[in-house]
Amino acid sequence: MILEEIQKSHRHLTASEVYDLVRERLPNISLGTVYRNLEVLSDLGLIRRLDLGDTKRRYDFTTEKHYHIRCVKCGRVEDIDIENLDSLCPKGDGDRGWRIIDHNLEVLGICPECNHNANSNKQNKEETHV
Amino acid sequence: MILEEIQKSHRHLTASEVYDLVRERLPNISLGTVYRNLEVLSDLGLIRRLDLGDTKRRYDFTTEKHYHIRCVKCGRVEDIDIENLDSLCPKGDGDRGWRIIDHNLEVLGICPECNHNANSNKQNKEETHV
DNA sequence: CTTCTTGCAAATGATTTGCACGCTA
DNA sequence: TAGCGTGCAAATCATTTGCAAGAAG
Repeated sequence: MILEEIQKSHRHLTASEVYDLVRERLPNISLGTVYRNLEVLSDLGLIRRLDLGDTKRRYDFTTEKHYHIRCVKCGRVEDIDIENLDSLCPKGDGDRGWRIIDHNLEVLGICPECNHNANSNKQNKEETHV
Repeated sequence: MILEEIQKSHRHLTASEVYDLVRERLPNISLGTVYRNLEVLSDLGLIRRLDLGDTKRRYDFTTEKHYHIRCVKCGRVEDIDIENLDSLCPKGDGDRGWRIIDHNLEVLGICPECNHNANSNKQNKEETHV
Protein backbone atom coordinates (compact mmCIF):
# COMPACT_ATOMS: atom_id res chain seq x y z
CA MET A 1 0.00 0.00 0.00
CA ILE A 2 1.80 2.97 -1.29
CA LEU A 3 -1.10 5.03 -0.01
CA GLU A 4 0.20 4.80 3.47
CA GLU A 5 3.54 5.96 2.22
CA ILE A 6 1.76 9.02 0.93
CA GLN A 7 0.23 9.75 4.29
CA LYS A 8 3.67 10.95 5.22
CA SER A 9 2.61 14.21 3.70
CA HIS A 10 1.70 15.08 7.27
CA ARG A 11 -1.43 16.80 6.12
CA HIS A 12 -5.15 16.12 6.19
CA LEU A 13 -5.77 14.97 2.69
CA THR A 14 -8.97 14.47 0.80
CA ALA A 15 -9.39 11.39 -1.34
CA SER A 16 -8.67 13.25 -4.52
CA GLU A 17 -5.55 14.84 -3.04
CA VAL A 18 -4.35 11.38 -2.16
CA TYR A 19 -5.26 10.29 -5.65
CA ASP A 20 -3.17 13.04 -7.18
CA LEU A 21 -0.19 12.24 -4.98
CA VAL A 22 -0.30 8.52 -5.58
CA ARG A 23 -0.73 8.96 -9.28
CA GLU A 24 2.70 10.53 -9.47
CA ARG A 25 4.04 7.08 -8.74
CA LEU A 26 1.29 4.87 -10.07
CA PRO A 27 -0.05 6.79 -13.04
CA ASN A 28 -2.70 4.19 -13.75
CA ILE A 29 -4.27 3.91 -10.33
CA SER A 30 -7.95 4.71 -10.29
CA LEU A 31 -9.87 6.92 -7.94
CA GLY A 32 -12.04 4.00 -6.95
CA THR A 33 -9.04 2.05 -5.79
CA VAL A 34 -7.88 4.98 -3.73
CA TYR A 35 -11.25 5.18 -2.03
CA ARG A 36 -11.32 1.46 -1.40
CA ASN A 37 -7.89 1.43 0.14
CA LEU A 38 -8.41 4.51 2.24
CA GLU A 39 -11.38 2.70 3.67
CA VAL A 40 -9.35 -0.42 4.34
CA LEU A 41 -6.54 1.55 5.93
CA SER A 42 -8.84 3.40 8.27
CA ASP A 43 -10.59 0.17 9.20
CA LEU A 44 -7.18 -1.25 10.04
CA GLY A 45 -6.58 1.78 12.22
CA LEU A 46 -3.58 2.94 10.22
CA ILE A 47 -5.11 6.25 9.32
CA ARG A 48 -8.05 8.14 10.72
CA ARG A 49 -11.13 9.15 8.82
CA LEU A 50 -12.09 12.75 9.38
CA ASP A 51 -15.76 13.46 8.90
CA LEU A 52 -15.83 17.12 9.70
CA GLY A 53 -18.57 19.57 8.83
CA ASP A 54 -17.22 19.72 5.33
CA THR A 55 -18.40 18.22 2.09
CA LYS A 56 -15.28 16.15 1.59
CA ARG A 57 -13.99 13.48 3.88
CA ARG A 58 -10.38 13.77 4.89
CA TYR A 59 -7.83 11.31 6.14
CA ASP A 60 -5.43 11.98 8.96
CA PHE A 61 -1.96 10.50 9.02
CA THR A 62 -2.12 10.01 12.76
CA THR A 63 -4.74 8.05 14.63
CA GLU A 64 -4.21 9.64 18.00
CA LYS A 65 -7.14 11.57 19.39
CA HIS A 66 -6.82 15.24 18.69
CA TYR A 67 -8.83 18.10 17.29
CA HIS A 68 -8.83 20.18 14.17
CA ILE A 69 -9.34 23.69 12.99
CA ARG A 70 -10.80 24.30 9.57
CA CYS A 71 -10.68 27.42 7.47
CA VAL A 72 -14.17 28.35 6.38
CA LYS A 73 -12.74 30.14 3.34
CA CYS A 74 -10.29 27.71 1.80
CA GLY A 75 -11.10 24.50 3.63
CA ARG A 76 -7.59 23.95 4.91
CA VAL A 77 -7.49 21.70 7.97
CA GLU A 78 -4.84 21.73 10.65
CA ASP A 79 -4.37 20.23 14.06
CA ILE A 80 -5.24 22.37 17.02
CA ASP A 81 -3.87 22.05 20.50
CA ILE A 82 -6.80 21.57 22.85
CA GLU A 83 -6.84 19.29 25.84
CA ASN A 84 -8.73 16.02 25.52
CA LEU A 85 -12.41 16.44 26.26
CA ASP A 86 -13.29 12.89 27.27
CA SER A 87 -13.94 14.12 30.77
CA LEU A 88 -16.61 16.53 29.58
CA CYS A 89 -18.61 13.99 27.67
CA PRO A 90 -21.08 11.82 29.53
CA LYS A 91 -19.46 8.56 30.46
CA GLY A 92 -20.49 5.07 29.50
CA ASP A 93 -24.23 4.69 29.41
CA GLY A 94 -24.51 8.27 30.51
CA ASP A 95 -26.97 10.45 28.79
CA ARG A 96 -30.51 9.12 28.73
CA GLY A 97 -29.45 5.58 27.92
CA TRP A 98 -27.05 6.42 25.13
CA ARG A 99 -23.88 4.43 24.92
CA ILE A 100 -21.14 6.98 24.28
CA ILE A 101 -18.51 5.98 21.78
CA ASP A 102 -16.50 9.01 20.82
CA HIS A 103 -16.64 12.69 20.16
CA ASN A 104 -15.32 15.19 17.67
CA LEU A 105 -14.48 18.81 18.13
CA GLU A 106 -13.95 21.04 15.18
CA VAL A 107 -12.94 24.65 15.48
CA LEU A 108 -13.83 26.96 12.62
CA GLY A 109 -11.83 29.98 11.66
CA ILE A 110 -9.97 31.81 8.98
CA CYS A 111 -6.44 30.74 8.30
CA PRO A 112 -3.53 33.17 8.19
CA GLU A 113 -3.41 33.11 4.39
CA CYS A 114 -7.08 33.85 3.86
CA ASN A 115 -6.90 36.43 6.61
CA HIS A 116 -4.04 38.08 4.84
CA ASN A 117 -5.81 38.02 1.51
CA ALA A 118 -8.89 39.56 3.04
CA ASN A 119 -6.79 42.34 4.48
CA SER A 120 -5.04 43.04 1.20
CA ASN A 121 -8.40 43.27 -0.51
CA LYS A 122 -9.68 45.68 2.06
CA GLN A 123 -6.48 47.67 1.63
CA ASN A 124 -6.96 47.78 -2.13
CA LYS A 125 -10.55 48.84 -1.88
CA GLU A 126 -9.65 51.63 0.48
CA GLU A 127 -6.86 52.78 -1.78
CA THR A 128 -8.92 52.82 -4.93
CA HIS A 129 -11.58 54.55 -2.95
CA VAL A 130 -9.38 57.55 -2.20
CA MET B 1 -42.77 30.38 5.40
CA ILE B 2 -44.59 27.36 6.59
CA LEU B 3 -41.21 25.70 6.86
CA GLU B 4 -40.54 27.55 10.05
CA GLU B 5 -43.84 26.34 11.33
CA ILE B 6 -42.59 22.87 10.69
CA GLN B 7 -39.47 23.46 12.70
CA LYS B 8 -41.73 23.18 15.67
CA SER B 9 -41.20 19.48 15.34
CA HIS B 10 -38.46 20.10 17.91
CA ARG B 11 -36.17 17.71 16.16
CA HIS B 12 -33.06 17.93 14.01
CA LEU B 13 -34.47 17.41 10.58
CA THR B 14 -32.78 16.70 7.31
CA ALA B 15 -33.92 18.53 4.22
CA SER B 16 -35.93 15.59 2.98
CA GLU B 17 -37.60 15.13 6.36
CA VAL B 18 -38.63 18.76 6.20
CA TYR B 19 -39.78 18.16 2.66
CA ASP B 20 -41.97 15.28 3.73
CA LEU B 21 -43.50 17.27 6.57
CA VAL B 22 -44.20 20.35 4.51
CA ARG B 23 -45.65 18.33 1.71
CA GLU B 24 -48.44 17.24 3.97
CA ARG B 25 -49.67 20.80 3.80
CA LEU B 26 -48.32 21.91 0.45
CA PRO B 27 -48.44 18.79 -1.67
CA ASN B 28 -46.89 20.55 -4.64
CA ILE B 29 -43.86 22.03 -2.99
CA SER B 30 -40.61 20.93 -4.53
CA LEU B 31 -37.48 19.71 -2.83
CA GLY B 32 -35.52 22.53 -4.41
CA THR B 33 -37.74 25.10 -2.79
CA VAL B 34 -37.29 23.45 0.55
CA TYR B 35 -33.52 23.60 0.17
CA ARG B 36 -33.63 27.20 -0.92
CA ASN B 37 -35.78 28.27 1.99
CA LEU B 38 -33.84 26.32 4.56
CA GLU B 39 -30.83 28.22 3.35
CA VAL B 40 -32.63 31.54 3.61
CA LEU B 41 -33.94 30.75 7.06
CA SER B 42 -30.54 29.83 8.39
CA ASP B 43 -29.03 32.93 6.84
CA LEU B 44 -31.66 34.94 8.65
CA GLY B 45 -30.66 33.19 11.83
CA LEU B 46 -34.07 31.65 12.36
CA ILE B 47 -32.79 28.11 12.26
CA ARG B 48 -29.32 26.66 12.59
CA ARG B 49 -27.53 24.62 9.98
CA LEU B 50 -25.98 21.51 11.40
CA ASP B 51 -23.02 20.24 9.45
CA LEU B 52 -22.07 17.28 11.52
CA GLY B 53 -19.88 14.40 10.50
CA ASP B 54 -22.79 12.93 8.65
CA THR B 55 -23.64 12.76 4.97
CA LYS B 56 -26.78 14.81 5.33
CA ARG B 57 -27.06 18.32 6.62
CA ARG B 58 -29.58 18.88 9.36
CA TYR B 59 -31.43 21.93 10.59
CA ASP B 60 -31.92 22.79 14.21
CA PHE B 61 -35.04 24.55 15.42
CA THR B 62 -33.05 26.55 17.93
CA THR B 63 -30.12 28.79 17.13
CA GLU B 64 -28.61 28.85 20.59
CA LYS B 65 -25.15 27.36 20.90
CA HIS B 66 -25.30 23.82 22.10
CA TYR B 67 -23.98 20.42 21.21
CA HIS B 68 -25.31 17.23 19.76
CA ILE B 69 -25.06 13.52 20.08
CA ARG B 70 -25.52 11.36 17.01
CA CYS B 71 -26.31 7.69 16.84
CA VAL B 72 -23.80 5.96 14.60
CA LYS B 73 -26.35 3.25 13.82
CA CYS B 74 -29.52 5.08 12.90
CA GLY B 75 -28.29 8.65 12.50
CA ARG B 76 -30.67 10.11 15.05
CA VAL B 77 -29.46 13.42 16.46
CA GLU B 78 -30.33 14.84 19.85
CA ASP B 79 -29.14 17.69 22.00
CA ILE B 80 -26.63 16.91 24.66
CA ASP B 81 -26.02 18.83 27.82
CA ILE B 82 -22.39 19.89 27.86
CA GLU B 83 -21.10 23.19 29.09
CA ASN B 84 -20.08 25.77 26.52
CA LEU B 85 -16.55 25.24 25.35
CA ASP B 86 -15.69 28.72 24.15
CA SER B 87 -13.19 29.03 26.94
CA LEU B 88 -11.25 26.03 25.70
CA CYS B 89 -10.85 27.27 22.18
CA PRO B 90 -8.05 29.68 21.38
CA LYS B 91 -9.31 33.20 21.57
CA GLY B 92 -9.36 35.83 18.87
CA ASP B 93 -6.29 35.64 16.69
CA GLY B 94 -5.08 32.85 18.90
CA ASP B 95 -3.61 29.85 17.25
CA ARG B 96 -0.81 30.60 14.82
CA GLY B 97 -2.53 33.56 13.26
CA TRP B 98 -5.91 31.95 12.77
CA ARG B 99 -8.96 34.03 13.40
CA ILE B 100 -11.31 31.83 15.40
CA ILE B 101 -14.96 32.00 14.47
CA ASP B 102 -16.77 29.13 16.06
CA HIS B 103 -16.55 25.52 17.05
CA ASN B 104 -18.64 22.40 16.91
CA LEU B 105 -18.67 19.45 19.21
CA GLU B 106 -20.36 16.25 18.22
CA VAL B 107 -20.61 13.25 20.48
CA LEU B 108 -21.04 9.87 18.86
CA GLY B 109 -22.86 7.01 20.45
CA ILE B 110 -25.58 4.46 20.14
CA CYS B 111 -29.07 5.56 21.03
CA PRO B 112 -31.29 3.67 23.45
CA GLU B 113 -33.35 2.16 20.64
CA CYS B 114 -30.40 0.81 18.68
CA ASN B 115 -28.83 -0.32 21.88
CA HIS B 116 -31.95 -2.21 22.72
CA ASN B 117 -32.18 -3.76 19.29
CA ALA B 118 -28.57 -4.86 19.46
CA ASN B 119 -29.25 -6.51 22.79
CA SER B 120 -32.34 -8.29 21.51
CA ASN B 121 -30.33 -9.59 18.60
CA LYS B 122 -27.60 -10.84 20.85
CA GLN B 123 -30.25 -12.44 23.01
CA ASN B 124 -31.78 -14.15 19.99
CA LYS B 125 -28.48 -15.41 18.76
CA GLU B 126 -27.62 -16.83 22.12
CA GLU B 127 -30.99 -18.49 22.36
CA THR B 128 -30.88 -20.07 18.94
CA HIS B 129 -27.39 -21.11 19.76
CA VAL B 130 -28.47 -23.23 22.71
C1' DC C 1 -43.96 45.80 -16.72
C1' DT C 2 -40.61 44.22 -13.25
C1' DT C 3 -39.27 41.47 -9.68
C1' DC C 4 -39.52 37.65 -6.69
C1' DT C 5 -40.50 32.80 -5.84
C1' DT C 6 -41.63 28.58 -7.54
C1' DG C 7 -41.71 23.65 -9.79
C1' DC C 8 -39.22 20.84 -12.52
C1' DA C 9 -35.47 18.74 -14.38
C1' DA C 10 -30.88 18.61 -15.25
C1' DA C 11 -26.22 19.44 -13.31
C1' DT C 12 -22.82 18.84 -9.68
C1' DG C 13 -19.53 16.74 -6.56
C1' DA C 14 -18.15 13.25 -3.49
C1' DT C 15 -18.36 8.60 -2.85
C1' DT C 16 -19.76 3.86 -3.94
C1' DT C 17 -20.50 -0.13 -6.72
C1' DG C 18 -20.90 -3.69 -10.65
C1' DC C 19 -18.24 -5.95 -13.72
C1' DA C 20 -14.69 -8.12 -16.38
C1' DC C 21 -9.80 -8.96 -16.40
C1' DG C 22 -5.18 -10.13 -14.95
C1' DC C 23 -2.23 -11.82 -11.15
C1' DT C 24 -1.01 -15.09 -7.69
C1' DA C 25 -1.70 -19.18 -4.84
C1' DT D 1 -8.64 -23.22 -11.34
C1' DA D 2 -10.27 -20.18 -7.41
C1' DG D 3 -10.10 -15.84 -5.53
C1' DC D 4 -8.48 -11.31 -4.74
C1' DG D 5 -7.43 -6.48 -6.08
C1' DT D 6 -7.82 -3.49 -9.82
C1' DG D 7 -9.33 -0.02 -13.69
C1' DC D 8 -13.21 1.71 -15.64
C1' DA D 9 -17.62 3.36 -16.03
C1' DA D 10 -22.02 3.67 -14.38
C1' DA D 11 -24.81 4.36 -10.24
C1' DT D 12 -26.02 6.81 -5.83
C1' DC D 13 -27.10 10.46 -2.73
C1' DA D 14 -27.41 14.96 -1.08
C1' DT D 15 -27.44 19.36 -2.71
C1' DT D 16 -27.41 23.07 -6.15
C1' DT D 17 -28.71 25.46 -10.23
C1' DG D 18 -30.86 27.04 -14.83
C1' DC D 19 -34.97 28.12 -16.69
C1' DA D 20 -39.67 29.12 -17.91
C1' DA D 21 -44.07 30.28 -15.78
C1' DG D 22 -47.02 32.38 -12.18
C1' DA D 23 -47.85 35.57 -8.37
C1' DA D 24 -47.32 40.11 -6.45
C1' DG D 25 -46.51 44.88 -6.48
